[in-house]
Amino acid sequence: MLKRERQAYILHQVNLHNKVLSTTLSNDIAVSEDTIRRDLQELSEFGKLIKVHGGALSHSFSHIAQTSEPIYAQQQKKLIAQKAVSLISNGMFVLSGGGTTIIELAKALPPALFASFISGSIPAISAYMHHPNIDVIVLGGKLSKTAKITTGPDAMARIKSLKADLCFLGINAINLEHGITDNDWDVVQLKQQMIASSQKVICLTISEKLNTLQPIHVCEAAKIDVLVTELEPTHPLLQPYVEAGIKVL
Amino acid sequence: MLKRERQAYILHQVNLHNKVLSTTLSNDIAVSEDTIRRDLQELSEFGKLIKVHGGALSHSFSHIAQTSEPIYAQQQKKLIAQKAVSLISNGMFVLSGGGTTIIELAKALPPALFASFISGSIPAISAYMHHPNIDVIVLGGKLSKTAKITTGPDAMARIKSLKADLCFLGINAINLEHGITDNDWDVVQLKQQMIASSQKVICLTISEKLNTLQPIHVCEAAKIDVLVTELEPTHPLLQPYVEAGIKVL
DNA sequence: ATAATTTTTGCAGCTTTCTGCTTATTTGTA
DNA sequence: TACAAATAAGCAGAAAGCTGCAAAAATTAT
Repeated sequence: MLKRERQAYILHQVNLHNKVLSTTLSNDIAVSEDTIRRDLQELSEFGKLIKVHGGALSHSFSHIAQTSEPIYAQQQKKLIAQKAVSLISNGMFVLSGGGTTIIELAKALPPALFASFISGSIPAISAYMHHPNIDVIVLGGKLSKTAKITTGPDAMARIKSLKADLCFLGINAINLEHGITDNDWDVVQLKQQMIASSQKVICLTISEKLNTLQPIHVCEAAKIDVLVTELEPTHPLLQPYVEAGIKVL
Repeated sequence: MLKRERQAYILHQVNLHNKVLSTTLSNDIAVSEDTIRRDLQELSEFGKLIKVHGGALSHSFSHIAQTSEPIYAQQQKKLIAQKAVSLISNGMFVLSGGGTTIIELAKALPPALFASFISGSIPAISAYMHHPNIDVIVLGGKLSKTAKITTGPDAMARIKSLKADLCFLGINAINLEHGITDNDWDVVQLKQQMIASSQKVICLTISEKLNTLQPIHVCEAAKIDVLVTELEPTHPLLQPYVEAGIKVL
């Protein structure tokens, strides 16, 4: 295996898993750990990754999720993102909220996709920013530290002034009776306006959040056009939603 | 076998397998490795493939390997940030641009500082966001992929509508005759408005950029209130600026 | 057709790169 | 604090690369 080839493999692994161990790589590629270490050294000098004791971390990991908490249920979220991506076509105007599921969506966007994404979520914007062909429009306003998303009248007014093709929302709780509910007042205001300003609303959530409830009402279930979870669309948990006329992926 | 024919064969192999080894090709075509190497050299000069130690890789390989660059002269920038931090007091309203030096400033902010920071630079915002006591106000607009900063009339109008206590600018080039100059039209517009909307302008730069010139004019040197570099304020390079009435840290 | 000229090719000798190993040092953790 | 793992530095053998040169092949001119 050529050196560059090896480094490309390492980079691929880092971007995929957000972290790699020297020992694992050494076993995978069948070269000594010294070689791996030298590769990591070199890659980190070129800023392709962040070298740490024992291996390396993806750059996005430290920039986007500097808290370095592992993302909960990341595999499910990656799967959700994969499904959701298929809904986006070239030239679309897309509104997006924040949350870890949306980040996975951003990472899963195919490089060849041309589209415009509007968001106030700093982590989401950071992720969209790395895409080669996407136009990113940032919603201004005061940043909510907890949600890492811009809020306030500026953002609201901006969203109000446009009509997007799609709206992707990562949601915190959903059930058929109460619809989407959440726990952050500012974020709820935004989500409501986003829903109002989009042709089509797509909700992304892990199945764990199905049939749960949060204090603040966002919108009726009927407003949702598509629901994406990590489950098969035929899964029993999803049937009530299908029957309610929501398209399930 | 003719040279052209041979090179066509090599290209075919590269496109097919994404990689080729000099030794393999030499055996396949029955020419010396030197010849192969010369072919690869030539093909790589025409950008048809990427020559590496031991063979060559298809161009598709290197696309993966394009991410961020390492931060140049990070130690100097950390020092600059340390000095600059002392200018900020509790309760201040601070405008900031983007750039790696500003990021270092954001990281160097003391946790006990209470202040409001306004910026359109996504990396800077990401850094401010992690601070416990700082209010972050995000300038909305279309994101410039190269500068990673929001631009356009929205951001301009927002800045125009306020008067900040301080404005921190990471700058690309400065000299006494031409003042601050830069190379990105959109960014220059923003910087000019930021300068106009601040009581005090603080420029951060590594000494390497002193007495250099870029194509686009930002403002006169006289507009600068404080200049921060990694050098001692008594350093000869800085004396002309001191004499011009600029406070040097 | 033949000679002159240019290009291409292979080779020898020398330099550089790569990789695994050893040893000394640093780092993280129990 | 001490112990195990990880790292850095230096070294050596092997592989790959480079340079100049001369022979061979191809091209052009006469």
